[in-house]
Amino acid sequence: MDERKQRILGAVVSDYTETVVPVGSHALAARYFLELSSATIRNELSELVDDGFLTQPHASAGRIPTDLGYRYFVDFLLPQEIVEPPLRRRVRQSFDEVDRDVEAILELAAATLSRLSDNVALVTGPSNTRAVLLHVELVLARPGQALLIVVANGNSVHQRAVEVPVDLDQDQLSSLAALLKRTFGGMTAGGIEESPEIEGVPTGLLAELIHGLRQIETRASLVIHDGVRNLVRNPEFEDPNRLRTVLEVLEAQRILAAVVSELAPRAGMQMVIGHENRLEELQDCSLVLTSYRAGEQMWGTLGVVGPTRIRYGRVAARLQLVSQLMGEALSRLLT
Amino acid sequence: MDERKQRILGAVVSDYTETVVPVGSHALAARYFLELSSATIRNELSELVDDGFLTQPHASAGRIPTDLGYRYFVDFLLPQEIVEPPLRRRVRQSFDEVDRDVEAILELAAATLSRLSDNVALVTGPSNTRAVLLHVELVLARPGQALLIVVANGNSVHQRAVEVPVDLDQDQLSSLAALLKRTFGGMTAGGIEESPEIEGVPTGLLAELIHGLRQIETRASLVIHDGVRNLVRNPEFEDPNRLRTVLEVLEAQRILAAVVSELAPRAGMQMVIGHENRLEELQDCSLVLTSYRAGEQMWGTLGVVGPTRIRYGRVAARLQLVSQLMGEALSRLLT
DNA sequence: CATTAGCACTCTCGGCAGTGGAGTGCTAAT
DNA sequence: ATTAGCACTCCACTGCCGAGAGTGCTAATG
Repeated sequence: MDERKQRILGAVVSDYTETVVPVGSHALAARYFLELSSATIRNELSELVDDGFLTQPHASAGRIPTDLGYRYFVDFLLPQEIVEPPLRRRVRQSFDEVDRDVEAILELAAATLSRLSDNVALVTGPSNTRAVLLHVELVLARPGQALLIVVANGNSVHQRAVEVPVDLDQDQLSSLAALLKRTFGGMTAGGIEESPEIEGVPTGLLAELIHGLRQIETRASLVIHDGVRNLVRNPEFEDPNRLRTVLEVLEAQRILAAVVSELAPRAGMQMVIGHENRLEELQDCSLVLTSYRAGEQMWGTLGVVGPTRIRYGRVAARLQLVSQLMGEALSRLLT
Repeated sequence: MDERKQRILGAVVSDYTETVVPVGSHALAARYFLELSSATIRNELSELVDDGFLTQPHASAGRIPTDLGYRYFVDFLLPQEIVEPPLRRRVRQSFDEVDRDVEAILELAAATLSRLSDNVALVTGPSNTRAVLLHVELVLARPGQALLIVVANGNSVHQRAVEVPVDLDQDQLSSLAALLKRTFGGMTAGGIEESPEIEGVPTGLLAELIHGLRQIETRASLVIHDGVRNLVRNPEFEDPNRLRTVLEVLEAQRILAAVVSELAPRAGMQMVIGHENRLEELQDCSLVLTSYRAGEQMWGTLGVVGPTRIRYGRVAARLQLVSQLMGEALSRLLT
C-alpha cells in the first residue's frame, strides 16, 4: 500500500471516528487533501474498498472503515498521542490520594479510565504470583465456627468462615493459628500445598488455608466495570438490542473474566477490533487492553470497551497512563 | 371514588403495564367490563383524567396512568401477589448455598432480585448497629506500616493500613494488639470512642480502630446494582438521553447511596413513583424498596428500579422474598 | 337519571410518490 | 497519472392520503 493510500485510509478513519457519518471524496478533498481532486480520491477509495479496508453502507454513499481498515490503521498508522500534562498531573494526584487498599485502587482506576476514555472501563483484580503468607489468625465466631484470616504481602487480607471442633475455645484457636503461622509463614500457596500434614491441624483447616492464599494469589476472576453511561451515547448503540447484547456480557462476571483473561496482554497494548472478538456479543465493539503491574509479582489487566470507531490512539495513551499510575499505587502497598 | 371507578383505574393500570400502549374505552370494555358499554367507560375515563389519575398522550388517544394514578393504585388497589412455590424453592436453595461472607450474599441478592423483577436491583451493605469488637490484630507490612485488622460479630473483617513507629517489630505489634483486644473486646464503636486514652497506645491507632469498627457498623454507603441489561428493554428508555440520565445516577455510588438512605424503609414496602423522587434524574422511574434485617442489629436496604409502569405487586412480592432469604442468610453469619 | 347507541371529529401511523442532494463510476481530455 | 464533467444511484426528507383507533357530544332509552 503506497503512502498516499495510507494517508487516505487514515483520513477516512479519523473523519469517520469523529463524525460517525460515511465520508465522501469531496469532504476528504476539502478537509484533508487540498492538493488532490475528489476524482483522484475516488479512485483510491474504490481500491481501498476492493482491498477490504473500507466499505459503503449503500452504493452511492461515502465510505466507512471495515474492521480490517481499523486493524491496518492501528498497526501502521496510529499516531503517537500523549496525555496533556495538566490532565496527567490531575490524574496522578487523584492516585496519590488512595493508597490504603487494593479495592479502592481498582475502583479509582475504573472510574478514572472510563472518564478519560469516554467509554466503558474494565479492571481485573490483581494476581500475585508470589503471594507470601505473612500472618494467620483464627477468631471464634461461635462454637463450632471460626473465621480464618489470612494476611499476605500487598496488604491483602482474606477471610473465610471455617468449621472447627465444637469444643475448641479462642485460646486453643490462637495457638493453632500461631502454629500455622510458624509452619507456613513466608511460604507461597504452592509451598503450603506441598507440605505434609501437621500434628494437631485438622486437614480441613489446611485446605481452607490454601484456599485463602489462592484467593490472594489470583483475584483475576474479579472484573469490575464502570462507565456504561458512556456507552449509550454512541449512535451505534442506539438500537436497544445491540446495547443489551453488550450489557449482558459486561454484567456477566464470569464471561467477562474469561474474555479478558484469554486475551491478557502480558505487555504492551492490545487492540481487539470488532469481529476479531471471539465472543459474538462483542463483535460490534473494540477492546483496548493492557496490563498493569506492581513489582514483578503482581499484575492484572485493564482496558476499555467501545465502538469499533473508538479513538484508538487517544484511548491507548490514556490507558497507558492509568495503567502506570495504578501500578505505582499498588507497588506502594507491597512490602 | 366509587368502586366502579376504582376498578376502571385498576384495569387501565394493569393493561398499560402489560401492553405499554395507551388503553382506550373499547379495549377496556372488551377485556375487563363485559357488562358496561364503551360509552359509559368513556365518561368515567374522562372524569379520571379530570381528577388527575389518568392522562392522554394526545387528544384522540387512549389513557395512560399518571404518577398520581399509580400512587392510588399501589395505595388502595394493589392485588396481593404471591411467589409461585416452585420458584420460591429454587431461590431459597440458591441462598442456602452461600453463607460464607457478606459480600457474596449481597451480590447474590442483587443478581437474584434483578432476575426476578426483570429490572435493576439495588442492594446496600448492612449496617450493624450493635457491631461488637471480637478481635484485633496488627500485622507488620513493612517497617513503619502495619495492617490493622478488626473483627466484629457477623463475620465482619475490616483491614486498614496504619502508620506505626518505625522501630516496632511484629512481636511488639502483637502485644499491642493483644492489649487493644483486652481493653476494647466486646465494645461497640460508641463504647470505644468514650474510652480514655491508654498508656502505650498511639492515639492514631485508636482513631483507626474506631474507624474500622465504624465501617462495620455501617456499610450502607456501599450500594451495588445489577440488571442494567433489563432496563434497556423498556420502551420508555429507548431514548438514549433518558437512559443515560438514569445510568448516571446508578453509577454514581455516592448519589445512589444518598437516595436510598434518605428513603430507607425501616419496615414494610415503600414505593416511590416518578415525580415523587426527589432526584430529578429519577423522575421517569419508580423505586420499590424494602429493608432486610438479620437479628435486631443488622439491617440494610434493597430495592428495585424500573419504569413507572413497573409491576408493583409482583415486584413487591419477589422483593419481599429476597429480603427475607437474604436476612436469614445474614443471620446465619451472626454469632 | 344513569346508561347507551350513534355520529362527527381528531389525531396518529403507515405507505407512497416526488424531490433535492450527496456521492459514485465512467469517460474523455489534459 | 490526474482531473473535469456528466449521467446515474440512492437515501433522506417532505407532503399527502387513507385507515384506524379513539374521543366527546347528543339524543334516545329503560
